[in-house]
Amino acid sequence: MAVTIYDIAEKAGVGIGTVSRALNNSPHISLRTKEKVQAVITELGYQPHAMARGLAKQKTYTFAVIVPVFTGYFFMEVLRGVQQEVTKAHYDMILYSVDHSDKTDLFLKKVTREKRVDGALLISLGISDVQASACTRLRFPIVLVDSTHPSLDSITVQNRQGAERATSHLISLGHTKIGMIDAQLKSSPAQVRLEGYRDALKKHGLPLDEKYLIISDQIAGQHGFNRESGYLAMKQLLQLGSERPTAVFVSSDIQAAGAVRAISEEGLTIPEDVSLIGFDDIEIAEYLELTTMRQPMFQLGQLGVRRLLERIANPDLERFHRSFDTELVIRQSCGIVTSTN
Amino acid sequence: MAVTIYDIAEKAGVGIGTVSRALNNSPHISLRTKEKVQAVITELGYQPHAMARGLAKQKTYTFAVIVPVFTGYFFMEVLRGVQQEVTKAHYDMILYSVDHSDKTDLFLKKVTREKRVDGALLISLGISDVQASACTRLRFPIVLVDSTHPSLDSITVQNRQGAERATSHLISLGHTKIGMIDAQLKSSPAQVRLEGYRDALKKHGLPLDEKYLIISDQIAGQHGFNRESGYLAMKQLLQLGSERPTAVFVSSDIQAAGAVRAISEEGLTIPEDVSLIGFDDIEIAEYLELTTMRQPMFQLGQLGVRRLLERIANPDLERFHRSFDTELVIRQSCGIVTSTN
DNA sequence: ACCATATTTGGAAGCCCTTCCAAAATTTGC
DNA sequence: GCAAATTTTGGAAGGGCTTCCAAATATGGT
Repeated sequence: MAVTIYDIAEKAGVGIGTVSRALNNSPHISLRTKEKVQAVITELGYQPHAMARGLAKQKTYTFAVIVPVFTGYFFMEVLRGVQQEVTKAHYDMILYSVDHSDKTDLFLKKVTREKRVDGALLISLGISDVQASACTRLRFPIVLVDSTHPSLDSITVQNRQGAERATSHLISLGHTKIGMIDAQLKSSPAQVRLEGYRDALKKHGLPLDEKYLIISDQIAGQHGFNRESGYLAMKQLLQLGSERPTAVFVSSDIQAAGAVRAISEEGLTIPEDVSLIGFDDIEIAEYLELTTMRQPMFQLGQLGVRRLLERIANPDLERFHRSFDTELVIRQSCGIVTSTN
Repeated sequence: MAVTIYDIAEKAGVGIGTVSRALNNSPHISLRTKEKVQAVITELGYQPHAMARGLAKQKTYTFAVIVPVFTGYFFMEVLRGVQQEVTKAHYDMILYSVDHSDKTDLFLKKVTREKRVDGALLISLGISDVQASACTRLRFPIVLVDSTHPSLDSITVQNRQGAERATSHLISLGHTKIGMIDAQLKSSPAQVRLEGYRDALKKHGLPLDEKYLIISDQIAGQHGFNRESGYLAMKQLLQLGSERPTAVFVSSDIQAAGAVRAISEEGLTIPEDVSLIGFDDIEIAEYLELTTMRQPMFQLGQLGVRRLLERIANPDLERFHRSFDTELVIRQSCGIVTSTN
């Protein structure tokens, strides 16, 4: 058996309550005994039993981070931000990865009842109204990152405005035949970015040509935010021949990576034949010389944790919503339309 | 208060022991009562309290995964493999990230005493002899991935052989002035890859020229496996002017990415002016057309978890060591030396 | 020196489960 | 139909901690 609070109490010649007080640096203990107890604690290499403490305190100093199967730089960056704050706050994080977005609710149901965690951070995953209200009813602290729900805290990116600016950027370079490659609309960022694309076209009096809008196929519940689907979508766009768009706004850099490949396979060049603008600014965007809209991924994770900790500390906080600006990062993938076009 | 086992017992008209038996599908319960109890459980939406269960059972169905601050595709891939198996096994994973490799022992010390987890997976992190023997003494299940210790289970990659093959590949293309960019030697893969490099030179009767061997600077406790350090190292190599190596083996793709930049900044081209071979086969290697040694990252994670679960189930297992082969992935970054060279 | 306050202390009760033992219910054998 | 063997059941004890209350000790005022 490992060393317990009773061993410490006995060896230090105090009661177990006193040991507990020394441990939790309670104000109701004299400095002298506290130091005496702490000496014994280090001597025996004692460490409180996390489960016992969690049970007694009804608090686990742990929270759940629920992410879609994390493939991709985006989640990695968000998680880095999460990690940094988690460590700072001396919390632990349990990582759950959801292989199909429909299962999000199941995970949440488990997590909210099991009392293994003090709260949850939901990343890029939607939540049903039923679960959302269950969370508020149970006063279970939860923060959405890169996703929203009217009745919950959320931290997002200005997807609509970002998409609008991306598209407008292409327009400002003289493009009029502007395509969009989007992911499945059941993904909220995909949905909202499409709106931004529409906004921009409308604002500049350009028609929305349905054949220029390609929705990536869903692969393995992943909403199409992947290279393969971007590749396929771009192939489709290029089949339009001379009718093809001169510029394309792609809803994620990873899809744009696939698009780049499709374009070069057709013997075309970027940006001469087709301009490309992405979204995210992931690592490979730099290699691809891809112009893109940068999302503050690290900060999303960071702020998510901070907010969650605040809400854990005080569950009665006002609803909170923060939306980060995106930033246009100009590289080499967008060209100006010359009169010869 | 949430619904407990007592609520279930009362509503089902049975004792608490019976509810527990229904929950853990014990053989000592009749089918009839079991179903009756389960009906009540679903009706009330009961979920066992994880902490209480953990305390009573002395088993948490959770383990720790300890990684260096995970920046980079390598860890992401390993983690994906880990996740997949963890989910399959209905375990939870707590992710700890160590910002400085010296702190590994601290984390382990905490984790082994706290009883929050049933075991730990250590990824790309070394362990001291003291901690290693503490783990065996406490019979704490632990598996090392991408790192080794004589007295613990480990899963690695044949770094030495891989590095030897990478270097030999360059030699077979006719190169004789072959440099190496390595990370800090306190990182075991870095150390071992250097040995492989030496093996290859020796085998082919080539001299080891110290000026061709650059050890990346350590940045933020990260052993130099990053782009910046690769960039700097390559700059240094290129300053040798006409004396510069015609080919370089870089100990990781991410460093190679930095090296690529350094080379192009000098107005040189790959592979005409300098050939490059990396290690890992991370995502951007494809974009860089980088020839490299592929590591089975996903499988490392997968097998790590499997082994850990086996050891948790049976702590008396024989020591285990598995080393994966690397695979040469040939792309465009290595050229043949022509007679004009 | 003595009482009133304030501080510190010990340990019982409780957090929610599992496990074990003894008791109750059921089945089996004849 | 009855005793013996077997299966099923209830619930006390225990896992390691925190918290609370009452008791003990210390402090201060006069």
